[in-house]
Amino acid sequence: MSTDRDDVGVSTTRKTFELLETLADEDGLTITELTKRTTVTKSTIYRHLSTLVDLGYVVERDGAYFVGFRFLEISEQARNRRTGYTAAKRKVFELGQETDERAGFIVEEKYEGVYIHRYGSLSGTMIGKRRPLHSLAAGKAILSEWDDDAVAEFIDAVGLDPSTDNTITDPDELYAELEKTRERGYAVNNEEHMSGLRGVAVPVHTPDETLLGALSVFGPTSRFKDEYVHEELPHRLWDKAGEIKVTLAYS
Amino acid sequence: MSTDRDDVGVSTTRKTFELLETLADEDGLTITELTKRTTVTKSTIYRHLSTLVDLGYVVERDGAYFVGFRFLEISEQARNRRTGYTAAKRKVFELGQETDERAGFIVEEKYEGVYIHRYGSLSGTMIGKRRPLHSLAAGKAILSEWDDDAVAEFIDAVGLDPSTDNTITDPDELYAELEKTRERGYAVNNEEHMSGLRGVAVPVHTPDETLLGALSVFGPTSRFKDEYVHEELPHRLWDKAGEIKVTLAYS
DNA sequence: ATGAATGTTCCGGAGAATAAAACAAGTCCA
DNA sequence: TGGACTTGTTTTATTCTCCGGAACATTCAT
Repeated sequence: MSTDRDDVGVSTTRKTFELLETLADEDGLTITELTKRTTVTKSTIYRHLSTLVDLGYVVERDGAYFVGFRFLEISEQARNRRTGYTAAKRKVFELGQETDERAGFIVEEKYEGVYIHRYGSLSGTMIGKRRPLHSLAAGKAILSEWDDDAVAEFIDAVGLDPSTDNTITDPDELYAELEKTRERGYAVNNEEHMSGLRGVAVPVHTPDETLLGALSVFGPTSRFKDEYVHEELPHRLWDKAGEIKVTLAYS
Repeated sequence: MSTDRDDVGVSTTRKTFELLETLADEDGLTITELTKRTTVTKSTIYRHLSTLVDLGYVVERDGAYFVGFRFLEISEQARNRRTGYTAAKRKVFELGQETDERAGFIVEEKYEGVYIHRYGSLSGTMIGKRRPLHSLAAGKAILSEWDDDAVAEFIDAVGLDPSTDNTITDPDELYAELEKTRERGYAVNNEEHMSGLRGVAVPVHTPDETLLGALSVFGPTSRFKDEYVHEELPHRLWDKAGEIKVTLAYS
C-alpha cells in the first residue's frame, strides 16, 4: 500500500527527531550524554540543539537540555482538532469520578490506539501512549465499527501480537469477537492487555454518525465482576457517549 | 545574554518546523496549499512531509496532512517531568468544579506563562498557550517569588507590553505590585489581561520549597467581587496549593 | 477524451550539514 | 596554586544531501 519512503526524505530531520526523542525519554541530558546515547557527533548535536532552543522546542537549564512546552502547543491542536475530543475530556473525568476507576478516551491512529484523555491513579502518564487495538476494550470498540475488509487490512499491517495469555491472536476469533461486540454494543477486555485488568468500552459517534473514538473504564478483576462489567458499566458508558453526541449537536 | 544563534543551526530543521507549525495552525492542508502558505517549494514539502509521515509525526488522510498524536507523547513527557505538575492537574479540576469558574495551572518557560492544566468552558483550548507573565494573576504569583534582579532581567528581556488599559507597564509599579503580592500571599489580576476578566492566583511549591508554578481561578468581573477575590478565593487556592505540596511529600 | 490541477519522481548543482580538530572555560584533585 | 581532565563552543574543509525546476504520473471534471 505505502510506497517505500525510507530513501526519500530528509535525513537531517530524522536526526533532529532522534535527538528530541532521546531527550523526551530521559529529560535533562547534556550534550556529551547525548553523544553517548545516539550515533550523532558532538558538534552536530550542538548545532541541532541550538536550533531547537532558538525555535523554543528545547529548553536549556544549567547545561542540561529539556523538551519544552512548545510541543504542548502543537499537540493540543491535534487534541482539539475535533470538538468531540474536547467534549470527551469532561466525560472521561466524570466516568472516573463516578466509578472511582480508571477511565479513558481512545482514538485510532496508524492502526494503534492512542490515549487522548485519561483519568486514573497515575493520571496523565498514559496520555499519548499507543497500544495495540486488538488487546484493548476501547480498541475492539473501534474495530467493531469497521467492516471486515478494514479489519483484515489492520491485521495484515500490524498483526495480532499477544500481550497476555488472553490476547486474541487468531483472526477468526477476532472477527467473532467484533461481531459479538457489534451485537451487544460494547466491548470487553478480559485481561487481554494486562493480567488482572478488565475493561469495558463503547464507541463514540458524532451527530452524523462518524466514529470519533471510544470511551472506556477499566480496573482490577477483583472489582470488575461480570454483572458490573456487563450491566452497570455498559449503561454508564452509553450514557456518556450519548451526552457527547448531544453536546456536539448543539455547538 | 544569549549568543547570536541565528547563523548557527540547521536550516533544514527550521523548514521542518515551519511546515509543522502551519499544519498545526490550519489542519488538513494539502501539499499545494502548503506551498501557498509558505516559501517552500512543492517537491521540498513533499519530501519533508514524507519524512514526517514516516516518523509518525504527521498523518495523511485523503491527500490532506495533519499533525499526528505522536506529539502528545513528547509533550506529555514535558508535562509530567515533575510529579507536581501531575498533582496540579487534579487540583485544577477540583477548583473548577468547586467554584464553577475557570481554573488553571501555569508554569514559566522562557519568561512566558504556559498553561499546563486548565478547567473551563472552553477547556483544553488554552493548554499550551503562552501569555505574558505580568498581565496574569498566575504570572504575577510566579514573579513574586523571584528577587528583583531576576524580575529586572525579565523586564529587560520581554518588556511590559500592555494587553488592556489596566496592564502594568511601569517597572516600579510592577515591583510594588509584586511586593504587595508577597505580603498577602496571593496575586490578583484586575482586567489586566482581558477586559471584564478578573483572576486570583497563588504560587505552588514543592516540599523543599522550590517554585513549581501557580494555581489560578478567574472569571467575569460580575461574579468576581472584592470579597470573593480577596477572601474566599485566596483561602481556597492556598488549600489546594498546600494539598499539592502534601501529595508530593508522600510520594 | 481532453485539459487542468495536484502529487510524485528525477536530476544536476549549490549550499548546507557534517566530523574532526582546535580552542575556551570550567572543574577536580594533587 | 597549578595542571590534567572533562565539557562546551568555534572553526574549517570536504562531502553529502537538500533543494528547486522540470518532467512524468495520476486524478478529476468537463
